[in-house]
Amino acid sequence: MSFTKVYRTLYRHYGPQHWWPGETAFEVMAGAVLTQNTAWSNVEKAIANLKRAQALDPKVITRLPHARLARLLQPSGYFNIKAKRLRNFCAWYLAQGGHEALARLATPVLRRRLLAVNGIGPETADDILLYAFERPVFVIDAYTRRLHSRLGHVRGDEDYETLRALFEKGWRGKGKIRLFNEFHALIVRHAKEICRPRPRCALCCLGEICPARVQ
DNA sequence: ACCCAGGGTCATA
DNA sequence: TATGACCATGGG
Repeated sequence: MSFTKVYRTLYRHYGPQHWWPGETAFEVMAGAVLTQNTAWSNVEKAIANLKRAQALDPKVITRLPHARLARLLQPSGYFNIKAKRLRNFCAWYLAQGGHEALARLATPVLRRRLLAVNGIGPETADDILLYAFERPVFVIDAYTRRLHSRLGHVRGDEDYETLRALFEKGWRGKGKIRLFNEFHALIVRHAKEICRPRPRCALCCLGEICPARVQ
């Protein structure tokens, strides 16, 4: 079973997912921090709070008192930690010269700098690289591990960089960006509906669109 | 009442 | 390198 076939099967079933939800690149980045180990529905409430307070902006966020920012982020959970992380990120973002300056950096450089920010780990960095800076990086999350370990492609406990290298290998051309974008979104969509911690399908985690059944 | 969610950091061995 | 504790809300 190839990654391509999993992708095609998911795409045929669910169609394009139009990720990342968010109107601006900065909203995507903020969402990537806020969604750490958190349901997206909760993140949406926090983002709505930021918008209502005219605070979905790096300069505004860095100036906001901690207690005020934490209150706006409250529905997304971990609000004290996330207030610090979001402010760390915003301070870094401004110090680096903003989006235009960052967009000129080569992907490996940009990735290293993102990872140097306290509160930005590998998955959050890759969300930002792929969905805000449109770089060809494959996001490895718990869903990706779960789906592909159930399909027998990996064990699931490999370290992050090992899996990222494995998933990024073998694709060619500029289509990688769109492919990685859609693939990750489809994996999340499929996980929410079918590939749960307790799978609903008796055959495999892909349920009715199980590739093993399709072939 | 319990489980889960689009992780990451820090202390400890 | 590799565990474990911790962070906290809201929906099923």
